[in-house]
Amino acid sequence: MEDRKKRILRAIIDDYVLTATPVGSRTIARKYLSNLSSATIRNEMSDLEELGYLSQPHISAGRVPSSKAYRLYVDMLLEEGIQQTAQDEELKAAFQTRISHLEDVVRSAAQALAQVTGYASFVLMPRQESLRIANLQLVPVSKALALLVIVTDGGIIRDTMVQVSERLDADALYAISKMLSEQFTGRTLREVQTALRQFAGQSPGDPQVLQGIMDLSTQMDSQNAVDQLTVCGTHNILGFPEYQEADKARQLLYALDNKEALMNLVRDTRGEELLVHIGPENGIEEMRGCSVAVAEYRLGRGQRGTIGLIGPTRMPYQSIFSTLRMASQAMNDILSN
Amino acid sequence: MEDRKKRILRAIIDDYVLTATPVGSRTIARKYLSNLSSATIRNEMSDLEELGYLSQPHISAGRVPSSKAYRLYVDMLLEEGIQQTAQDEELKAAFQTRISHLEDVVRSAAQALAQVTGYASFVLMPRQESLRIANLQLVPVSKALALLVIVTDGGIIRDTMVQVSERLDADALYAISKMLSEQFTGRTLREVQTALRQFAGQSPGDPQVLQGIMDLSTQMDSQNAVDQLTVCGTHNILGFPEYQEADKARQLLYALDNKEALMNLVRDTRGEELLVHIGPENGIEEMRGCSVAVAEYRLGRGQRGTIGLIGPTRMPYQSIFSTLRMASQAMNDILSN
DNA sequence: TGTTAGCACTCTCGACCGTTGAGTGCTAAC
DNA sequence: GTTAGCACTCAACGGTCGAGAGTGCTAACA
Repeated sequence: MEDRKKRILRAIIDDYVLTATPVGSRTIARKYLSNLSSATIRNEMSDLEELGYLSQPHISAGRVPSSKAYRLYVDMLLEEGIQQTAQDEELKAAFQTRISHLEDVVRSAAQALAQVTGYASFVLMPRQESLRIANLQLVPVSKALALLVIVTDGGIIRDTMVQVSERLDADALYAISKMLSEQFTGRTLREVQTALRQFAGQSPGDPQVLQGIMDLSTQMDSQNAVDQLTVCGTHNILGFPEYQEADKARQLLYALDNKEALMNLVRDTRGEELLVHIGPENGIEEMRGCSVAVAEYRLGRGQRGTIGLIGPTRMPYQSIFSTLRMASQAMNDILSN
Repeated sequence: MEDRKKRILRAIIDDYVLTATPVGSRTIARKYLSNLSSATIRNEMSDLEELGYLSQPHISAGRVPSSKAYRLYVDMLLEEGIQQTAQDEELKAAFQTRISHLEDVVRSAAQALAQVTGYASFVLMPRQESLRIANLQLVPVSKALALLVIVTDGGIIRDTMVQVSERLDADALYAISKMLSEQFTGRTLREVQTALRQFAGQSPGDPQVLQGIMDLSTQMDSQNAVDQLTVCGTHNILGFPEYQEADKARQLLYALDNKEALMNLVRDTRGEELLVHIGPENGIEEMRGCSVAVAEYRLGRGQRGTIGLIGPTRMPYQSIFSTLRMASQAMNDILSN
């Protein structure tokens, strides 16, 4: 495609992102490319429409960029490299957290991201399969219940209630904990599941405790995996002109509650530092009008999670990218300690 | 007020709850009180308007009940006693949870409530001050970090990261845990704060651990108290005709995010089993169009939390009440074990 | 004296215009 | 290849109008 067409397309997208209304040739001629007349731009726009980059809501309206146009635009941006725009101090400040659970750090990052950008945001915890058990301890809760706390090497903590024999007092539980820790340290949660089957045969501990661990490790990859995705700032969606109708907004909000679908979408970044699913590319029917930007963060020993933003296709991708990159880097820094 | 006026008012409210449109005299005459003519009802409605129970959006429209009317209506209902309507099996089923954290039980109750009723729901955990420590344990996480787990007598579990001296190994931490548990068992979290000051003087443990406990117990009554309130099903709001404008809905959703305000509202039930804040009574500006129904649940040893529903003033109070009471009872049953 | 039928009146709502303005496509001139 | 000009299209806005729902008032009725 000729350079001029690209420049015009870019101007159209920039303007549409700003105004959310169809862009006319005169607007482009006046505000963006004053060396060209509106007639020339009209001709080019007509071409661009034929190429599938633009469409008109009705015959005498301005043009609206298509997903294909955004895709080109985003690819252009990424090729040029992400420019570090002067970044909000606000966001940086939000990352100066006091020590706390890894989960809390990650969640508050997402919250900050949503607040600063005005879009909806999400974080996905590092994949659980790769997590290795660092420590494991039973804390007595009541006569027949204990809390099984599993610390993984990334500092991620999971816990669950397990039923224990009433005979076991605190010291006995500690002894069991110690033994289990020795047994399982360094193994992944998935390995533990299989290991436990053999282990259960020798039965040196309370069988109910073993069952509990088994339950937990099964839980951790499937059902509970849902907890691994946190979505924030969904209310921001109601502020966008494209979601003024309550019905449409509701559909989207419910779709964002469907963690499984969203998780599949944002789980991996295909090896990229940054990935954008534009419009229908995201594959979720209710989100066909939305783009999803996904960035990766790292957690020391090769564990990776993702963090990102969700907004209407009409997003200021440039600044979104730089914000996301900043966020991802800040998280890497914090979490490497 | 005469009985007939009450009956008419009740019919108006019933109809308005159903249709969300102003109710005319003819509708009432036909659908509810066919022994009276519309003219008679018109006269009564005129009186009711003068008494402040009804209002007209414009001169030739039907009537809409005022907050005062709902208040009368609700008081009448409560006086008559809450009727156990045939209750959704769905809700009951949702309460058959497997053993898990108390927090999870309570939260999933709220979720079920929101889903079954189609309104927004909330739960508030039992007040923290009254909770007594049952056990307390440090779980090593990394060289200089440990997870402090506090189990309270209601089975509520709180944890926080604390910094510990690198010298301390797992056994040492367990020893400290044991000692701290002995020291603090049976005390309330608030007492612990003051006790710790003295205790710190004798310093038999790691001072950083003590600081951690102190931090946690302070945290637990103030800042973190916000976590004690969970709100679910807020998206349902977008389905109500009174919140079709995205702007209005957004305002309300943000107001519901403001946990402090909401918490103050739902924290106590003034000794009642069931309490309703109708419209402006709730005192939150953005929620002037909403009613908040609050029910109490108990947790064994005198600890009380609340659970409730939030919806437009125009709510089917009768069924709301019976659902809420059922939920509260189900929770009492589960949590007493 | 309370209830009701009837009637004039009010007001919203939706349909049905013109008018306006933004924007287009096409043509012809530069 | 670019641009000016012109005819054309269409959404949006505003005004008018009739239908329908609902009221208040009055007078008749039981």
